[in-house]
Amino acid sequence: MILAVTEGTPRILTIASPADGTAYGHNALPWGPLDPRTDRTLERTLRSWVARQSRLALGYVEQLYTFDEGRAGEGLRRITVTYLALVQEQAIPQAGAGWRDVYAFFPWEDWRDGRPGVIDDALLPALNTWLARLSDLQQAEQERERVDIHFGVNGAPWVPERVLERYELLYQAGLIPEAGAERQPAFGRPMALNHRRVVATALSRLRGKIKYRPVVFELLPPRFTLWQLQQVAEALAGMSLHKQNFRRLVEQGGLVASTGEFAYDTGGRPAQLFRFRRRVLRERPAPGVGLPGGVS
Amino acid sequence: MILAVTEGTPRILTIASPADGTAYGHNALPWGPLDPRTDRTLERTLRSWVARQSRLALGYVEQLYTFDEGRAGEGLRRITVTYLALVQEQAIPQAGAGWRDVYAFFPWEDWRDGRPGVIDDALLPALNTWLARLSDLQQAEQERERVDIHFGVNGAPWVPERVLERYELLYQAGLIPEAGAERQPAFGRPMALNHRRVVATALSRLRGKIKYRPVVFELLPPRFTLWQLQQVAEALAGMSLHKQNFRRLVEQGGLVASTGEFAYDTGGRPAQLFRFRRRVLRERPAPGVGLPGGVS
DNA sequence: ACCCTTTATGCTCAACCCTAGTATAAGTGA
DNA sequence: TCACTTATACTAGGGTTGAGCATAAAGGGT
Repeated sequence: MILAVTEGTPRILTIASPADGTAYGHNALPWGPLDPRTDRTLERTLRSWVARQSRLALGYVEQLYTFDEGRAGEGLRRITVTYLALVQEQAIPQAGAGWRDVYAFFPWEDWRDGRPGVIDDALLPALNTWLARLSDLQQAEQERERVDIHFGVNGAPWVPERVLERYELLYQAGLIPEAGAERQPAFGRPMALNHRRVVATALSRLRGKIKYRPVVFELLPPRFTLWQLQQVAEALAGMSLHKQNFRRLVEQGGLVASTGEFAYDTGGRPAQLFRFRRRVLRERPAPGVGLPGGVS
Repeated sequence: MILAVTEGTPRILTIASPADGTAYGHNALPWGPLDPRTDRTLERTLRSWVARQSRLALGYVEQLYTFDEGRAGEGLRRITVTYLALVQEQAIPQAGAGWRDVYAFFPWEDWRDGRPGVIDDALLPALNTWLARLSDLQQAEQERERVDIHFGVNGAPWVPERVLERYELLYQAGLIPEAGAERQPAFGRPMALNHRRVVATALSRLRGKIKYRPVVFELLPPRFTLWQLQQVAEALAGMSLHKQNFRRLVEQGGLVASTGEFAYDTGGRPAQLFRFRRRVLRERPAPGVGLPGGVS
């Protein structure tokens, strides 16, 4: 999965999916078979494969999860290894390929404008119906607890990084079109195969990682304003942050250094341009951008 | 990799390694080929495989990293998918199998009795020699920075969870017997193939996860004293913690609840027996055991 | 020139949390 | 009984965070 954040919108690179048995026209993540003749490591193979397909040079790359796709002939299995790459958005010449808003696939994950309405209007009612239909009462109680924990019900807080847990819950509840459910906007745009699950995994990882690793900077140009930085952080975290405090955390945390230059196209007072202070890596144990309590 | 913590010692299950081309008699992690006839998911296959081999019923299981082992015939590759499982130690009937102290493989990672001597006596001198021999000066500077950051040199703090980064650095510097280096006690006991790298990956993950997920409890019996809990946390983190503060964090964090029972075999005042408060999962966003600043 | 709007940035106060202790409780064995 | 060990309670001080107020510096309209 290749992710970029442009003007506050997190976008992933998708390709047109061929018929995959379940539906037609779903978005798909770029993928392909491994060519055993190429490089020695999986990651190198990935990089050269992407370079050939899309002319994108991947910077940050991280392995996500490996799936077993089942038997593939005599004593063999087909395995899918998934990766996350962070880039800066860039035109893709390939037909059918394009950048799509991540939150189109997960409408309930974007809390930047407050709690999304779909949660109370569609997801929770549907989950409750599912719970009510479970015949095994003990299992129903366990599943109710999962719903509470992951969807922040009954006093539980909403935890942004539980993206995958929420997706799996919806999947198990039979609410996800990829699992055969009827397609409804509230449950997000479907993707080919298990690709939406891969995106959920990536988002979970990223939301966790952002707090202790300076990954956001991979998504920004070398020089940026603090507001740009904050917008990227907010886009990934899916929540709004207190501007002055964000600034303080990032500046006092030594994550950025001023370049002395200014951006005048802000619409108000010009903003200083900053750069990532690479040295922070050796100064602080877990240099991430703070994600303090959200703000509506 | 199967991990248990017994009386403050973190131990992994190892089996005797057959000749693997590099050496004989190295420890190996339990592993085996996937049988395509078995279960649908990798994790299930893993569980049933372990159950058959060692009669251990795995509780917590987490996928780690997937390695590409290279070509395996016409258009195929051999892939290794690695897992971490947490259990409670238990006798293993199998010949050649046994539990081994993790820190025998990574002597530099155990800071519970203060900074390990091997770091200054052996690792840093060897790393410096390696740096001095690099001909590309710019690369040498970069590598020096990596050493600083990961080994806590020149004002950088020691960050426990960078286990993998440290191992890779030592590996690249040619100091690891698995890479052909001469075997020296300071660089830890070697393992078969790339198994030590797998252990390093697991330890990194675990040290990171312990702070925001209540994974420690998987390694403890249902009832435990706070001191037992602290010892497990210290064993994984590789550092000593302030007893009173640890107690406060864990108790006030709602991670445990008293059972009303006491353990009288402490050697002093009897200790209350606690149990894990599962409900904390829905109360707090990131319920891990706090790892405040270390204590010598 | 002046005012209004917009965004950037500086600063402060109070609540909270963690660190590093001291102090006390309740067992054991000599 | 005392000396010792471990468990547990409590606290003063420093640092961090949350939330908001205040000021700076641009553009546009009059």
